[in-house]
Amino acid sequence: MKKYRIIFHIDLNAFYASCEEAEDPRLKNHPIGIAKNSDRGILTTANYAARKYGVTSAMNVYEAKKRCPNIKIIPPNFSLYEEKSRLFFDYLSTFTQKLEPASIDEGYLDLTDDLAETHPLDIAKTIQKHLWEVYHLPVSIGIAPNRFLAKMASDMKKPLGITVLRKRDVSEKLWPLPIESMHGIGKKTVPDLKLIGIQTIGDLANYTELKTLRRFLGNQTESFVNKALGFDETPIDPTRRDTIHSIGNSRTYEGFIHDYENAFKALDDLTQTVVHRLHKNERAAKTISVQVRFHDFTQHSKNFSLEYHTSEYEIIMGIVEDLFEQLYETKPIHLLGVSASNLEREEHLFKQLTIFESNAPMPKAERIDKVLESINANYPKNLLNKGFKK
DNA sequence: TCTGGGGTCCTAGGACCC
DNA sequence: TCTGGGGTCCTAGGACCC
Repeated sequence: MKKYRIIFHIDLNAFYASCEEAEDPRLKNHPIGIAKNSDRGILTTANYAARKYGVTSAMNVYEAKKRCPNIKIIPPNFSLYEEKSRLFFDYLSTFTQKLEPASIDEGYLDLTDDLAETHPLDIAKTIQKHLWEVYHLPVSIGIAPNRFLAKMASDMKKPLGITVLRKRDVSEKLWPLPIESMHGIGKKTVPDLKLIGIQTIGDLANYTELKTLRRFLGNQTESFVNKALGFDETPIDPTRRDTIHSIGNSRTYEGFIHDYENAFKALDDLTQTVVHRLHKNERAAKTISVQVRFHDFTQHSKNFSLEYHTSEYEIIMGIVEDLFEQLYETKPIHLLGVSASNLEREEHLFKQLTIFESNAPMPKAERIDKVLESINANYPKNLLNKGFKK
């Protein structure tokens, strides 16, 4: 007989707002929203006192204030949230090593081999009680035989809910849910699915025209249908989030940027932040990309891959400037972004660059020369044949 | 409701190599 | 002379999540 896995999905409710409440309990009964700017932009989170008024996360501040005039807007305190998040995961790791952080405020646990004689529901109660009493953090917990069902289950009762979703509950508890509540189906795909008569997760599970579905869901069609049917074999992988794939920095400019010079200054700021964070994470990048959004919301990006990994500001800024020149149009700019990807640990970088001559690290100036040389060697090759001129 | 900023993953075409 | 098929990397864009 096949043994069912026991997967928990644990979600910190209204996390940023809950952190603020934990620090200052007086906030608990007062509606609060977390937003960088107190009169524009969007809320990253609202506490439950604010949600009573119809305020939600991702709502813009103006609308939130309209619905809830006495809402208090608090600027985010990321180091506080990171600290609380660390406590959360440290505590969870005392139950199993099969713990996969999914983001700053949620994680999956595979407790199949760690339960002994204890009932899963009792473990969930213990976890929820401890996090609430010791750290003042409310969590919702989903318990299921796989990660998709656990994720959907933790969403069913908030805040401070515990929901068990077994295979045999799927048709009754999962299938009636609207298709937009399915994890992985977003607002672009929903209209497509509704067009072919799929309104609920059950409709997707029982849809037989896989060819039609493939037009909208591509290679992920089978995976989505299986999930809707309640099947998901994806393992809980503690190392999934260990490797960083990209480090970026972007900003929207409320008053818009109107000329090249100011855009250049802004890009320089963004690039310095990216370089700083590359250094902090001891990473070097091979690919640099620049993203521009104009006032009409048209958006373009360009990227360039080096022959060697680098984290040198001079090189990265040089590439950023080249890429931006190709993207620049005489239209007001609403957003600029710089991102570094194709990352490698810095220690590997030294190995690569010193492999030719000696084991001693190459002096900085020489390293820069080396990489610039490689740009000159492959810049025209990649870009000239697309009609670009350096 | 006119829309942050951090990311991940996917797709599709093209270059290039074997 | 014309032409297969697989694999990998690069590039631009897009969908989605928190």
